[in-house]
Amino acid sequence: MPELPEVETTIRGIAPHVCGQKIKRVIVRDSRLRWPVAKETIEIQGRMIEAVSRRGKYILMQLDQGTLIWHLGMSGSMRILPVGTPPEKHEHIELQLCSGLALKFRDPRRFGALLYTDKDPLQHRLLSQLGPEPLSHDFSTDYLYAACRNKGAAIKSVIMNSRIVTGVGNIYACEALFSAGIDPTRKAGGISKKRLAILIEAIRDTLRAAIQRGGTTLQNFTQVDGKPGYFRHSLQVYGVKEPCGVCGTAIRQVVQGQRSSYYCPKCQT
DNA sequence: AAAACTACCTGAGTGC
DNA sequence: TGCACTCAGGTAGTTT
Repeated sequence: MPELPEVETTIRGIAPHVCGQKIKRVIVRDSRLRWPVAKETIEIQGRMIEAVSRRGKYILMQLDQGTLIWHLGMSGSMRILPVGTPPEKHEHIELQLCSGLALKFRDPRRFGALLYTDKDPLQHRLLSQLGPEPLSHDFSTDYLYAACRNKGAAIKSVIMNSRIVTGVGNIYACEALFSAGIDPTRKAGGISKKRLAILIEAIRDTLRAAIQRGGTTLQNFTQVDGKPGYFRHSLQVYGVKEPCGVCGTAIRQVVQGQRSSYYCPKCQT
């Protein structure tokens, strides 16, 4: 589920409730996430949550001492509910705050993660290799053009490569390539600088629009208040069974790198 | 070095 | 109803 817009939606939702709050109690109902939740990770009772931010798809929760690093994996979501609200199925972690509210982490597939570091979280080995943020100026035409040079890989796998640009997952890669009119299977190395500039703007526009609508809910994702993300209704190719809304050609589904790509064979070349 | 593939999980949906 | 099967938003780690 969660790509950059869903993670951004999540941090915007939790930040007002957790920033400035002291952690009263930590409950780990199931520590078997992508990596086992370490004991030191949950020994944070009494600490203050000072800030919540995002790097790629990682959520950084800065404490008065140390940082929690969360990842939502494929099926993770967070909610804010009163302490005492009965846990839902797959609700593995709960941070009870002094305000009487609790941050609840639910993740049916358990591909998510919760880590702790007392060093600079951006230097953590999981984050240090990440490419630029797609909404930042560092993700420029010159940068992407250089990254694509001499690459035989398909453009879709390039923009989904977190070392090249972080936060773009399967849905938004498909959607941005549709908006840019680029065939997802096209070799990255052969695409002109001009078209890459269009692709960068398409990625930014797609991500911004999705953030505005609270992300995309296919199955599990919810905003912090429990509502789904509404960008699903704006999807133009991902999972779309109907003909292309622009030209009427049937949307094609192909498998690239074990992932489904959806595209319009007429609009995308 | 880069590309291809595996593994980690649960649940929804499909076809018989 | 139920069983067997496929597929799903991510990504680290291994193999080719």
